[in-house]
Amino acid sequence: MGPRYQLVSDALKQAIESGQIQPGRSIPAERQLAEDFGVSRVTVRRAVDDLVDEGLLLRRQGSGTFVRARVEKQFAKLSSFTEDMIARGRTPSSKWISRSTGTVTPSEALSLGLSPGSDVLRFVRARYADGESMALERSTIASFALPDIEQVGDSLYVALEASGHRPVRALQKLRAVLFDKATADLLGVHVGMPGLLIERRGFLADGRAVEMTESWYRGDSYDFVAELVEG
Amino acid sequence: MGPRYQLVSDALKQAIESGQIQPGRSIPAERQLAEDFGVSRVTVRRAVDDLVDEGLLLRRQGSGTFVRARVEKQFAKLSSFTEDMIARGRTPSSKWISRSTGTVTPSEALSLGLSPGSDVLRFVRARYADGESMALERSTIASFALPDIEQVGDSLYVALEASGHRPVRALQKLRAVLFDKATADLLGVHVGMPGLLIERRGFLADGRAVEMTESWYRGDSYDFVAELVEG
DNA sequence: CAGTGGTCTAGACCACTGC
DNA sequence: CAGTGGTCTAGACCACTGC
Repeated sequence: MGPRYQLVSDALKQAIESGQIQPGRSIPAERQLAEDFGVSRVTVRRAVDDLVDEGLLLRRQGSGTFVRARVEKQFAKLSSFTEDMIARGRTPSSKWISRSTGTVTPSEALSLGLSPGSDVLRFVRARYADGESMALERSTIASFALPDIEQVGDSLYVALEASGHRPVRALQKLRAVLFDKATADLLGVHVGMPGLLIERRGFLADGRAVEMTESWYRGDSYDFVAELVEG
Repeated sequence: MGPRYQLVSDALKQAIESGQIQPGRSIPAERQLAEDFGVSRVTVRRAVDDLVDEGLLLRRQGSGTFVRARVEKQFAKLSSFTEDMIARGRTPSSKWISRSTGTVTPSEALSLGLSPGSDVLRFVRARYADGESMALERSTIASFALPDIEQVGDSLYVALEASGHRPVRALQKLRAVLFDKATADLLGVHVGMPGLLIERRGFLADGRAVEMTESWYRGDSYDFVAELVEG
């Protein structure tokens, strides 16, 4: 049995998502919820805090707490290609092009915060959605994060999760490029087609970098969506 | 005088940023801080919560609360082109290409959540950094958000701020495109150059959409950076 | 002025860490 | 087992809203 605020926020969430409380309408007052659920008002606030953070609710002092007119789902989530495609209703697949072990290059060492000479694993693969080529990915993983290269199946993130080193935060940099011949050939597209180059570094909760990935996405078939918040 | 938790979090933040507490070291225990600041432990937790949310501190149950090894600054901030360029140490400038008033198109109405027939303001401008062309921007603003089109100076966001309608949240969609002739000519680049097309909708705190902007960025001179968090 | 969210207290017990 | 963060209570007063 989890904490009580979790029970309260789950119940509220369910009431909102099932449409029992319509967007724009207010949820019961905090004191009322405390009584209804038999918890203190502090616990209710903690539960409501979570839903406000999620963007599901909006507080107005003196007025009430309202179900937010849904803008969009969460887009700034850290998800893998596999999860991303499934969320879009497409069927993802991958083809390994190479997997190898090696020693960090100077730029990888800098990027991953590893000492020179550290071991890394390298993965190159093509990504498909519904059988159509979508992207080429080159990943470098610090070896401490993946004890055995053989245990990596289709999803790198699943393997990282299994070893307890799935990144919880990532920094992405993205720019428009033209595909060069080598990359275009691997994806079966024309040279000179516009593409997105995404450079990503993934970090553990303790701040260590574990993953560095360069992805070349086809510009004609991939949209990148992000939700931004005031800073 | 603001809330007490603010005083506590400001004091902690200052101690961290001034280097009095080194990255990786722990801050005093919550009960100790409560005594030091003469507040309750709940108030201390609220203050620490804020710094944990900011990524400055990391809690470890049973162990302590530690100053985080700084990964990166905040990147998912909602900032205008002007602010963005200044942050990068470049000098932004703009040239108005057109400003006009009109009636929403059906797709704008859908995007901005306006009734058919509503008035909107339209802005087209070229953006420069250090005199070099960077982007072409076409913005559509709901008329309720900007009472007077004449009062818009160089920055649309400054004008929106002045009228109390600056977006606090935005949804961006981004993809790679090739510049068409009209856009390439306005930016002084070659047709067929790769570019980023960013479609943005900006929302007020109450969820209303006020802004819809399409920006064509030169792919060779603009990087888009985003910080993602686990969803 | 009744009702709502915003802040705060003093104290309690639990779960986990690290010796 | 001492110390730490995690959760929770009952109650209080303040600031703001909307009539």
